Amino acid sequence: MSASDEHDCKVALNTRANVLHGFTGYHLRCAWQVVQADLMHVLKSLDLRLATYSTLLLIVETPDQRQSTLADTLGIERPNFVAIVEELERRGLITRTRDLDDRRAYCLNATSEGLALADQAVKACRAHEEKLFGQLSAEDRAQLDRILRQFRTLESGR
Amino acid sequence: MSASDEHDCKVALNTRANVLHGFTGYHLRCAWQVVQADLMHVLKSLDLRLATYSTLLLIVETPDQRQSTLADTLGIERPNFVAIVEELERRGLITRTRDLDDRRAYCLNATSEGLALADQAVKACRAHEEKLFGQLSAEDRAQLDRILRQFRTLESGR
DNA sequence: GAAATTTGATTATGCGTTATATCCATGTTC
DNA sequence: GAACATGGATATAACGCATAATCAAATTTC
Repeated sequence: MSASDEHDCKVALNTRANVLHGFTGYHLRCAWQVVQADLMHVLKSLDLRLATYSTLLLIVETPDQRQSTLADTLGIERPNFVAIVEELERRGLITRTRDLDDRRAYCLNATSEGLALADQAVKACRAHEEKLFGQLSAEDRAQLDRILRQFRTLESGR
Repeated sequence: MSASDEHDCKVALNTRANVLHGFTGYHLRCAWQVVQADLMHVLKSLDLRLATYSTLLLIVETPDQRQSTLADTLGIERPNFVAIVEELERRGLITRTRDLDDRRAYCLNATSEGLALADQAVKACRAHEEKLFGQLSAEDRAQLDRILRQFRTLESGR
């Protein structure tokens, strides 16, 4: 899975008698839409977007990486990544230090503030997941997780 | 579920050792991204986008509706719906006839060409679903479908 | 029944996200 | 050292989606 030229579309199609309801992909989309809406709301309270959240998290978890590497991992085009990194730096959440071995490159690292915010964000997301998926039975929840993981594994080997 | 001011973001985060992998929502997103990519590819071969596809399908299934109703059902803002409808009409897939009872409104209906294309599209989508989800075991596939439906039911009652 | 209000469709416009092409500075290769 | 590759940045365009405002045709209100 990588960045591509597809664009998202918001079509919800809230009708009951529709062929789309015969498609698993449709239900997948609806589910993701629900999760996304709530997730974005949660992150907004920390002044984070999906992109800044994921970026911050990745920097926290893999320190001393350069921008290109991170952008690739995230599936974000390098030009678009610049603004994200600039924002995180401006907010004092990460630092950009020149790589001494390659003076073109930056090494990105989280500050203690960044670490703290990432921690807060992850906690908030866990609560959000609990709220959303906690309504499923424990078995269903585990099944869903397992099947989704398997699906990804199968598809990545295409 | 309705149209809101959230925007999608393309972050993929293809790393293996990441807290995000502990989130079901993350796997949901990855799965939808895979499905979406393939779906859009399939539709593109019929010169359809997700929006035009869903719109055409809805018009086929619920004839003689006015634009506003359809837009609401699809969760698309009315202004944005205009271009979609215009495209479908321009391509001869649907007709817009003035409602005699309310001369402001249009009644949208699929032409025989529209019906044929919708049919083709649905067939192509079924094949696409088969290709993607056919790799799961029949039980897993059924489970996934069931759990996703249930999730939506639970969430819609918030 | 005329004036005020609502409603279906449209236009204009702005914002956010993403992609592409180009550029600059530094590294690498030969 | 010339040619090329690479990390990062800028400029720009396309697309998706939202809001405000417009116009014409209804409906309501007095």
